[in-house]
Amino acid sequence: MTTNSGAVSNRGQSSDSVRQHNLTTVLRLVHLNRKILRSQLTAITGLNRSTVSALISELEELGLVVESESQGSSGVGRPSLMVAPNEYGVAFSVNPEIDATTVSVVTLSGKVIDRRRKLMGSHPSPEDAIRVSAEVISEMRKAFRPGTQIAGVGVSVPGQVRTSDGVIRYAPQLGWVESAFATALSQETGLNVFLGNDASLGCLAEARFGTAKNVNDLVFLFAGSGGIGGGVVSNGMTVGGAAGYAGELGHMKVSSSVRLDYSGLPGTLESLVRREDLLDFFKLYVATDEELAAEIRSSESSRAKRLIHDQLDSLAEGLSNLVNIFNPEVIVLAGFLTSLFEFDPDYLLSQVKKGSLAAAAERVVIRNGALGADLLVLGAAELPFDALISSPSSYSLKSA
Amino acid sequence: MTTNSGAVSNRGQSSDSVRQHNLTTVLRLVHLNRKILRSQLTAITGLNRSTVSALISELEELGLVVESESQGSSGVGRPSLMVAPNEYGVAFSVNPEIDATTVSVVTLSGKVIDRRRKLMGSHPSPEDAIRVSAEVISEMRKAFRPGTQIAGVGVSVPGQVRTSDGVIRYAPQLGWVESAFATALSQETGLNVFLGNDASLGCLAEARFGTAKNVNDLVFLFAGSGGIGGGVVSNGMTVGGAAGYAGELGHMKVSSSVRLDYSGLPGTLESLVRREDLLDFFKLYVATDEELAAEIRSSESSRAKRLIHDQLDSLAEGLSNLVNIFNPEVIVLAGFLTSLFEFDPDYLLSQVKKGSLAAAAERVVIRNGALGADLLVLGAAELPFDALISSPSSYSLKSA
DNA sequence: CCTATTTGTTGTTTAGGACAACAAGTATCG
DNA sequence: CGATACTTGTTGTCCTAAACAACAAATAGG
Repeated sequence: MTTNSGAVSNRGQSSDSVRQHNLTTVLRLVHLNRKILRSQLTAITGLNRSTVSALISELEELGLVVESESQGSSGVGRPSLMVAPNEYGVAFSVNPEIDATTVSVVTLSGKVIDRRRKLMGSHPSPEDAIRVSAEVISEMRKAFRPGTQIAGVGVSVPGQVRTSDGVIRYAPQLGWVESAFATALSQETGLNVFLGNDASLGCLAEARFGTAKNVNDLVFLFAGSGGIGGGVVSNGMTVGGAAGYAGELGHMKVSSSVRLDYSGLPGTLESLVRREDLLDFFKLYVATDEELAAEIRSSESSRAKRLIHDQLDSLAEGLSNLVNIFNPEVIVLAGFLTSLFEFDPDYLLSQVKKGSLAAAAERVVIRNGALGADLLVLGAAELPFDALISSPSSYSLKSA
Repeated sequence: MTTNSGAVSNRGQSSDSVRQHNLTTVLRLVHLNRKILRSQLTAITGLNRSTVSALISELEELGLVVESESQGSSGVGRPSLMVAPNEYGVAFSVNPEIDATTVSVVTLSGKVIDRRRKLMGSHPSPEDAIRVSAEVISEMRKAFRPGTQIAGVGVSVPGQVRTSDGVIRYAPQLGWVESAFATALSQETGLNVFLGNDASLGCLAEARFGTAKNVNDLVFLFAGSGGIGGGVVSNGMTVGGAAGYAGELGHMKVSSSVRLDYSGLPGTLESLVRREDLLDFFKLYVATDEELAAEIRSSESSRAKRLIHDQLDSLAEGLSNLVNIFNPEVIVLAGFLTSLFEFDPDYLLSQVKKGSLAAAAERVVIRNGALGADLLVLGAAELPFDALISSPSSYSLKSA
């Protein structure tokens, strides 16, 4: 009885753009599903069998997908062919951290086939990170099988990134300010370079391959040592904002506390839900998330429980706000928030519902992320893959 | 260097859907601009002159647009024809309030050509409002010029609405709970009925016809006697959430205050920024927004100024959060918030920037809404118009 | 009045998806 | 085990709708 359409693009569609759209649609489905039957492609797209056949042929000629006979029969009738991304299509994923930079190679089919972590002196500059990344990428390229095609480089940045031109505006943890990272790394490598905020990319990854697959309205909250970041998917699209800075959910003020977060704002979610507080309490120093999780899981003392519940209360206040604002289908937690949630899932959910409107919260589900250590690696690789997928026939892939 | 694409639909496109898409695109442009030159349509859509010509012919035959010679020459060359929505295309707009229900007639060209306000005993039931609305609509239809085509009815509801089937879940001000409003009113009138939250529809209206025209990332905050509602446009699309309850920005907790809002939540924006507080202070009772605005504008006493600045501070806290979350291009204020803003625009903006991340806030602009009393009327009418525009050739218009 | 410019109109071409017919391969049933 | 039903891939044809090209119409400027 009711719809809620959005203003879409003003562009008209020529027959040429239809072809592009359909190639993109098929390639995206193959990429998202890692492998998919041709019959499923026709069912999902609504296109004719013969049309899907032609589209796949074109993608095959472009070297982007491969077909194989599906093993294990699937019922009556002629078995459908299996379509999968070409394993020769890859992207680099770069993850700068405070003491190291990790470079990974991800295939279009979502496999992480190489990963090298370079330790760096404390507080490396952007230039250091760019140089090291370029070196590692160059090494890795030499090891590629001939025929490998590179879509580009995706970089996950713990800070604010202007997505239009890949400039890092401010990365508090790293102490980086105003660095034209994408341009510089692109010059060094000769590859297309794309930047994104780490939490936003984590959100993207969980929405595409993780626990929120096929979810159209999703709030993602990610807490690492550098504070709390977030990401939002609405109507199936990432909420990016005017310049790409959207999703700074950790800096949402939820209380009158004067405690400051890492960006100097008082009473925010990030200032109240703190990994450090837990580490201090458990007398842990430089613990991994797993060690902290084990400590939380085995907490018995009432003081520990109270601390954890306090943190859950603050987390719930933030999530309640986000439920009222976004009416999400799923809330996904990552980083050390997963251990908090696991400590008392029912409590968190009930507190979230208590702080939000009944209608907005009635169907919401809270889940832990499913991608673990691959979260940012897969998320960053999606940036170059997205560019490739959105114009499969004209995107210029680089050879090894 | 960087893009941020979103996962879009999985549907493929047949040549038939291309035609539909292009008809929709042209009709939407005509509707949004109220009138537009054919040459502009070709420029904006990127379609060929002859294609645009054919599309307009089809829309003209459907009775949705009219062409006329443009008066006032626009330069060298043959003058382009002016395309405008057919004035015979209309929609009803229904606005239930606590003491009255207003029904309006809006043309596809955005003119409000009739408006009738029916006073009702206090606390009318949904059934009362449905009956009265149906009666007024029936009267109005009798006065229509022959040939009038009705797209449907749009209803703005001060509460939470499940958009999928037009059920009012909870409207605190009216005291309505779980009413299948759309179905019932549709049965009474024989027209397609669409429901939306009032603030969300106000957002839609300002984004399409008001101060935020052509803005793709926008936060809208609307305060009436029943509290604070909101709406968000991201990537040019309304943020609706999983069931349509998104945008409850007034119920965002920003402080540890225990003051409750109209939905019983403590420390929320709505509980701190209150029209009633100002009315009390100025000893005004049942004042219109204009009277309150005049009082605020002429405030001289330091006590009054402090009160107003306190309200601005609270408002800024909420807006700061929204800036961090959405990185909007524009923030639009409506209802009595306009008077608060006008009292000290620079102060509000500076406080918002103080409470948010520099990058996210650097380009944000705060503006008052431009549509005044027509806000909800135009917004609600967009619901049936959207349905019509999204399938121009198959939508079943009803005659008078 | 003539030319340059822009736009609307009409007839033709073309790209690409739909459709139909047939072949290929699997499961089920007698 | 063979016949039948069913589903899918392939190939050739059809058809829709957008692009294109050529021309006519209407304006401004010299």
